[in-house]
Amino acid sequence: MRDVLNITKAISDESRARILMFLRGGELCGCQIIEMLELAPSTVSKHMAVLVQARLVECRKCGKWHYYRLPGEEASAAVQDALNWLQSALRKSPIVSADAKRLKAVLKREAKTLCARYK
Amino acid sequence: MRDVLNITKAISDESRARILMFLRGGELCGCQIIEMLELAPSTVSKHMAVLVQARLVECRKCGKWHYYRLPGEEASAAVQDALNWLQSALRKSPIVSADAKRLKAVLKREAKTLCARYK
DNA sequence: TGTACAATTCGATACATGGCGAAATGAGAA
DNA sequence: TTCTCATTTCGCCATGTATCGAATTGTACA
Repeated sequence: MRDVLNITKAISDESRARILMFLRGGELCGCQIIEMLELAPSTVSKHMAVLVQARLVECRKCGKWHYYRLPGEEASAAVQDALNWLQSALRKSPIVSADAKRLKAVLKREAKTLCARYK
Repeated sequence: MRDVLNITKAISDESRARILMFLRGGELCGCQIIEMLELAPSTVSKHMAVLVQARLVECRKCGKWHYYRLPGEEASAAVQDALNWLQSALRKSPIVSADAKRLKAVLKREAKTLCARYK
C-alpha cells in the first residue's frame, strides 16, 4: 500500500506529471528540467527526489550533473503501468503538447553548452 | 490535465484507495462504508464526494440511503484504466485482503437491517 | 406532526505539501 | 587553492487536506 501511495502521490502534482511526460523524450539533466518548468532549483530538486523515491525516475550522476530518466524494464509492473496510464491519460493535454514543443527549443539551445557536452 | 490530477489525487489517499478496492465486491451504502473504515460520517462523506467528483465512483440515491458503486463501461478510459491499475497494484496488499474479509462480515451482519432491505 | 436516521455542511484543528530564498555541498575549471 | 556552477538542504510561509464534532438537511416511519 505504501509503495502504491508513493506512486499516486508522486503523479498527483502537475509539475511532476509534466516532468514524467517530457522525460519520455530521453534523459535530461536537472538544469534542463529547471528551465522547462521555470521553477526555483530547490523546488525542482524536491520534485525529483519525490519521483526517484517512488521509483518513477532514475538518476545518473556524471560530474556535477544529475541526469534523470524514466526507468526501463527493470521497473516494477506497478511503476511501468502507472507511467503508461499517465501517458495515455495526458496524451491530449495542451500543457503536455506545449512542453514537447518547448523541450525541442530547450535542447537545441542547450546543444552547445557544457551541460549537453557531458551527456 | 485537470481531470487526470483529479483522478490521481483521489486515489492518493489510503482511505479512498481502500474504498475503491472493496467496492469491487458490489455497491455499498454510505453507512456500510463508514463501518468498514471506522471513520466519522462527515469524513467518509467528504471522501465519497472526492471519488464521485473524479468519476471513480457513481452514486445512486434510494430513499435516505446513498449507494455507491464503481462505474461501468460508460466510464472514461482514463477512469477505467486507473481502477484497473489500482486493483493490480494493490492485489497483494495486506490491508486490502483484510478489508475483503471484513467486508464479508459486515455484509452478513447487515443482512437483516433496514439498510440491506432497501437494496 | 414528530421521531429516527442517513448524509451533508460547517468550523476548527493538525498535519502535509509546494513554493521561495539563503546557505551548504560537491565536483570540475581556472 | 580558489572560483564557478549544479544540486541539495534548511527555514519559512501559504495553501491544501484529513479528521473530528456539532449543527443542518432530507427522507421514511410511527
